[in-house]
Amino acid sequence: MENIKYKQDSLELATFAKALGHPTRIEILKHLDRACCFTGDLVDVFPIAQSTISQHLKELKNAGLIQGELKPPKIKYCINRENWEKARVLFHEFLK
Amino acid sequence: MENIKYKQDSLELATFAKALGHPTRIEILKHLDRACCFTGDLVDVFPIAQSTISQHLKELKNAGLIQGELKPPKIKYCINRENWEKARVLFHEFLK
DNA sequence: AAAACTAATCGTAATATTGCGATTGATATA
DNA sequence: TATATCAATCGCAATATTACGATTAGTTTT
Repeated sequence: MENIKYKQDSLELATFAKALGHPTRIEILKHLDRACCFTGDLVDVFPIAQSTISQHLKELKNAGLIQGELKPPKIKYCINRENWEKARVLFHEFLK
Repeated sequence: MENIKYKQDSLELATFAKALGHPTRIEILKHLDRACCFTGDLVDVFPIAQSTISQHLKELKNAGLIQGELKPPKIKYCINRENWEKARVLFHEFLK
């Protein structure tokens, strides 16, 4: 997958899509889209382990869809609006 | 993942997103969006094995994004417009 | 300084994905 | 009928994903 030359747009779209490719991450994003929240809030909402939530957050962060702001001793997660818009445009262009 | 109760929309969106989560599948879909084509056409375009192309087509078909029409001895693949529209609406609602 | 709290990371296991070459099955042509 | 063509499937290997409990790291509070 790394040795093939893909178009930049295809790569970015696939990266966003991959991050969206799990229902837990979709629902995490729906939560964050309504309001920023702490990891603990999500752990209370979903019936899965804290470490698993943390992994999903890490993937969403790596894809650029969310960002974490330190509010010691917690971390407040929010949608990364800049990349959210980027994703919106890419999906819109692709699916039109 | 199967024993958790997800919202139907989240599941459908994640299924579409997962299918879009690979750059080769994105580019296959871009091709098909321009015009239906045969497996062989795609094999000529991408520097990957025929069996691998076939697997990607299978995943796109399982996700409902494409469909195959028998034109012996070939198979003509096209975008499944009904589900494409479904995906368009789901992504649009989600990313708005 | 010690205890409590939050969230990331580690280690592990089970499963899924990605990719290949080889084979198979189905249809068309010689 | 034999052969050629096309595309799916098989078998395999390497890697990635998903999930968990346990541990760690960083802050805060006592």
